[in-house]
Amino acid sequence: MGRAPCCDKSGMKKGPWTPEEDKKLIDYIQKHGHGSWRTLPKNAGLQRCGKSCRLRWTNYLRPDIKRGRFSFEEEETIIQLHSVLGNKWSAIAARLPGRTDNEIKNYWNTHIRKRLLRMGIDPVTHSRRFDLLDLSSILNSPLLNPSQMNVSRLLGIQPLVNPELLRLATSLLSSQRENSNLLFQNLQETQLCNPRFQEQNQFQTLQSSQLLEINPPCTTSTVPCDTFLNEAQHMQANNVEQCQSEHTNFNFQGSQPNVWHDNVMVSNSFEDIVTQPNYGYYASTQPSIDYPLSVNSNLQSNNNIHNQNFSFGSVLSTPASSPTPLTSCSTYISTEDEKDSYCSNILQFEIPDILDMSEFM
DNA sequence: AAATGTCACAACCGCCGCCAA
DNA sequence: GTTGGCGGCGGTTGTGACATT
Repeated sequence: MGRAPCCDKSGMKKGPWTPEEDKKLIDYIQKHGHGSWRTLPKNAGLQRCGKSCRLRWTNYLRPDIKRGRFSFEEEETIIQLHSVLGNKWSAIAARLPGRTDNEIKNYWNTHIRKRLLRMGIDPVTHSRRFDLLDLSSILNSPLLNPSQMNVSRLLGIQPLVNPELLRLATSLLSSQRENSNLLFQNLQETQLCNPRFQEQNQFQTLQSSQLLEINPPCTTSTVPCDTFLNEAQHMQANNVEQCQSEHTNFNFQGSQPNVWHDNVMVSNSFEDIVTQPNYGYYASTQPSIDYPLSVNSNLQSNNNIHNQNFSFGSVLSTPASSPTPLTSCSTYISTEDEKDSYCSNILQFEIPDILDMSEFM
């Protein structure tokens, strides 16, 4: 038995679409609508399977498709939605205007999934999985092999894996999942990426009892800065302090200044840090990232206040043809490692005032 | 500079579920 | 209840760009 194929495959062209084919498909759909995909190729003069036409249209040619890299907000939304909806890419795509399910699926598999795995987070369950941790990378960390350190590592370009921070990340993830029902309601009732939504979500998460098991950030396992603070950092100390002063939300900076120095990232030009007033946590630390952390939601909402246009798309890489200079305060990320590293850093920051962390110390 | 490896992404395939006829 | 059409999904492949050796 079995089903008949959606079309007669004989004589059907496969592979990449040519501009001419695209034009035919666009012209036809603009004039007639897609109607029946089965009959569309013939009517449009295309030697393609109807399904192929549908995929080409829905995943690439549709006029409302947003091209380019995913923004910070989009990436966070994907992670949050995935924690609630699972692999329902179409449902996730429906909440991300301009993005297709295929695009989101690809992005998940090639970026987010890998990063979660590196963090020891099961991308399926969004729960912590120590067996997923890349222990070798931790063991090879400069923290345990000071002789391997170089300036860039000292400056935080490489991740300084902090198990406690990892715990924080995964705990928050888990708590977020526990609140998934509530979150789902929020997703339906609010616009994603709405700062109000994120602040609410953050509050819900922070109410989780799981927070109680979180050690105070930057207190136990973070290597004292003086151990690593090198000459370069000393030279830049004044600038760092200036930058710090511009980021009043860095709640722990007062008590843990060394941590700040430990994780300072010097971008292409250190003056980037000084001249970039708006990126809060991102400024002067590893650039932007992402993760389904409500802590991060808070980061984002704060960040949004200053820069609504902050976009991963323009940030993750700067193509040679891009006119955008690397002038922002290290909001540019070029590698996944940097993103990981940033994650570990943001977790050291921004514990909301509503939490009296002294209770946990 | 060339060969090789890696990565990201578009596209395909096969299956399944839904729905209308 | 059956059948066919379509959309959605997970898994996979092909290919070009880029990085590394």
